[in-house]
Amino acid sequence: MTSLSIGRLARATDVKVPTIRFYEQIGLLPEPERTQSDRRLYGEADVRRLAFIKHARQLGFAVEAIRSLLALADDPDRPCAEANALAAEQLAVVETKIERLQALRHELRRMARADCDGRAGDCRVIEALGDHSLCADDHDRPATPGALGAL
Amino acid sequence: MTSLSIGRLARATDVKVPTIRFYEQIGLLPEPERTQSDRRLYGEADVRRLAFIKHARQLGFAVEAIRSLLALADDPDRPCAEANALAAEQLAVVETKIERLQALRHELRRMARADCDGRAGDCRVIEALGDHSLCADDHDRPATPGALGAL
DNA sequence: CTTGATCCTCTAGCGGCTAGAGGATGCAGG
DNA sequence: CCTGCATCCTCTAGCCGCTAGAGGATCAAG
Repeated sequence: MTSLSIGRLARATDVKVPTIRFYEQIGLLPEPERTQSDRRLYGEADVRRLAFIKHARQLGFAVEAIRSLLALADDPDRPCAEANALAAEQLAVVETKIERLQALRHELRRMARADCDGRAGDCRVIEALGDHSLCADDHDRPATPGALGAL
Repeated sequence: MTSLSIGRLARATDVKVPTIRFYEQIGLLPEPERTQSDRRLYGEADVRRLAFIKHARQLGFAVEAIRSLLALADDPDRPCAEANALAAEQLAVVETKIERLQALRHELRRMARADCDGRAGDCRVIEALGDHSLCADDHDRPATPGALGAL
């Protein structure tokens, strides 16, 4: 059975060493065995689990959601409805963000197109920022709290 | 000349009171006058400045970028090339995020479509998370650091 | 035996707020 | 004038998901 140092696990999964320790600290990864000199030792299962976590993070799942997904993955007899719900929820989050960003893109494009080259006093960009009424888009609508936040 | 309490300014601009104090603390808003009993007093210029900040934040500009934009807005004789550059940069950031989110959406849709209803052991969602090779999308490409982070 | 890479723990910082403690005012109704 | 509640003040700590650095121990190669 193979066993990996934390550095090797990091390279194997493309996750940084401090991040691995962080995941252990918050309980996403189990506490691994240790060598006599207290160094962490990982096995194949850890590689799989960390890859799972990494992939879920890339898809934008919050750590708490990943915790739930891991619990499901750990216990194959539990019903997977929860997993479907989490995926659907995450999909909705992503779709909301896309819409929102598209509105911002539209607005930024209008600003960037102006591309004035004189004094700041006449700058369209600055003017557009100062005068919201110049905006066509409703990017000031309530939106989900945090829609502007993390992915 | 009108003068507003922090609460009124908050209502006028739809920015929360603690956020206004925060903006003052980090130097986006100037320290306002105070009443005898140490309460902040704002004027029209503050309303405009805060609206500017709010709008820029809605468009996803980082605080540091807003600082630069405000400096430009404060000094109309400076050339506005910097403002154009910041807008273009922000547009690029937003476009990158949109692309990335679209890839995630694609992947999440595939996952959600599976919509299995049995045991977690057979769950497509969990399976998809565990086995990255099932992914068509290249959402694991390097990407800008922080592309997954704040808007 | 030395060098340099890797590992350990611990604490602090990032951005952009948000929440809460603990207290001082201000303002309206009775 | 008093009560009561809204608003204000400062200050500190927390959120998320890491990331960076101090200060030291250990390992593997030459």
